[in-house]
Amino acid sequence: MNILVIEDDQAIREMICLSLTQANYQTYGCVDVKCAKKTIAEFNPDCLIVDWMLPDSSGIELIRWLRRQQAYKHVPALMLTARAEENDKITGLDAGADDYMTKPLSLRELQSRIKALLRRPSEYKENTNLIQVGSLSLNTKNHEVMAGKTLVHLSKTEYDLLKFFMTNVDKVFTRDQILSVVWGTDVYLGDRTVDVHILRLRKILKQFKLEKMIQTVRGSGYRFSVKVSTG
Amino acid sequence: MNILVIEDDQAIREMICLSLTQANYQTYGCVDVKCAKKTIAEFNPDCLIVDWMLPDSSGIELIRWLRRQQAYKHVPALMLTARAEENDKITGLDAGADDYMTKPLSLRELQSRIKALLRRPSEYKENTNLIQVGSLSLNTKNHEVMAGKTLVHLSKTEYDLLKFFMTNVDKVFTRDQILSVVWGTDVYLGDRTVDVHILRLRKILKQFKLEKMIQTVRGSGYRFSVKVSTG
DNA sequence: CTAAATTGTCATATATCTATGATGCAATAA
DNA sequence: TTATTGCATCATAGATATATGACAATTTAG
Repeated sequence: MNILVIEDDQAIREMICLSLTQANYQTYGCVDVKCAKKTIAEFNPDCLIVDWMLPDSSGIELIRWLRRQQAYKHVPALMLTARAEENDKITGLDAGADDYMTKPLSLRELQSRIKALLRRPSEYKENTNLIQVGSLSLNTKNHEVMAGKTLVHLSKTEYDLLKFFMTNVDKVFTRDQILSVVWGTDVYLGDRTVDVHILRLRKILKQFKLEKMIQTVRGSGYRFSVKVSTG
Repeated sequence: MNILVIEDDQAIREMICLSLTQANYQTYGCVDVKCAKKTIAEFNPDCLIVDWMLPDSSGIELIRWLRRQQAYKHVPALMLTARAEENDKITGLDAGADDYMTKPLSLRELQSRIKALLRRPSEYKENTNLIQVGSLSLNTKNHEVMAGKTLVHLSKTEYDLLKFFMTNVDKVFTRDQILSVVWGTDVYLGDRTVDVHILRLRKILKQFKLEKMIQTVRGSGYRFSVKVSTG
């Protein structure tokens, strides 16, 4: 999980990042709203920790902006501030923050609150149907395939074939089996067709050094796996 | 929205209930865990406020139980306690509570936190007239569309289509789906009609170099996205 | 009422995908 | 080692799907 920490005080920011890194999160740091927007677009964090007072604008403004963005409005945000006044808390929460903490911080509590935020069910999560194998992920709802953080373009057959493999990891299939599942039982195609599509998929995966995932099992067919055989 | 308050101190419980009733929630009160389980089963509350110390068991136990119930595990819960010790907060949050407040309570803050807990991403959609995707923004109140700082003129169909896309970012839709949502279920139009309107929208977006936002998913339909794919 | 804008539908042009068989290479068996 | 079999690879024609320009019908604006 990626967490973006927006806090202008370097000491506090680094402390938070360190603490979250130890808790096994990937963290990014920003000192102002401008940097935050850029980082959000680039790394698509799963959660935001936002300081109230920032050099170029306020954290509240950032959260209001976030909530208007269709692509990021579901991202949970925790507000952070030195002000303990009740009114601020209310403003922050009402602006769209999901939680609120005041400085000085308890890092253990911050961790627990982040954990609580990330486990909440969100509409976004419910609407995605991800199949993941290694660093590959395939979203059956929007047909998006990601290799790491890169969106990969696949043709329909390539997509169908990869989906078949990703839902049947570590099993060997004959060309006939692959044909009947991916192309349907009513088609009458030659074995070479499968080979060529395997080839295409391998070429695409090669860009990400993942071509070894499709393994040839001589005499039997193909297997999709994250494991790599020795020798 | 129904909120269940589990708190053995009658004065506090009634104060909370009164405050939430005034904020337009339906409230139920319970003095112990036994009563709580019964009330949850009967009224299926949308949110729980749980005191730490209860006569027959602890609030923590109730929350752990809640999280194990398939039917209720997504119900948000806020822990309440007189203990301000950090360890208690962490135990509470880690047990599955979504938020935590210490007594003495600020009722206004409680209200805001409850509101934040009950908020769903879909709510932002309803609460805002401004829909933003990347540098595009669409005002549903006055039907104004801006690309960056430029006001864009769109015909009605173009506006409807763009609005549909902007409210459904990153999903693939078939031409039929687009037709039925944008044109309505009672019209009988050809598939190519969608293509042509996509073309017109792309031409407009091209002026702002945003034409890549409308993506063709060959064999499936179209997708609107800020992301750009490889290949 | 006229001019301009909008809209749906074609026909056609382009782009993209797909299947196939030939060819040569690699792995296994004899 | 050589023979045999299976696999990878390529180029390409053919099959789809999509993009585009033009047009007529209709609506809207002036």
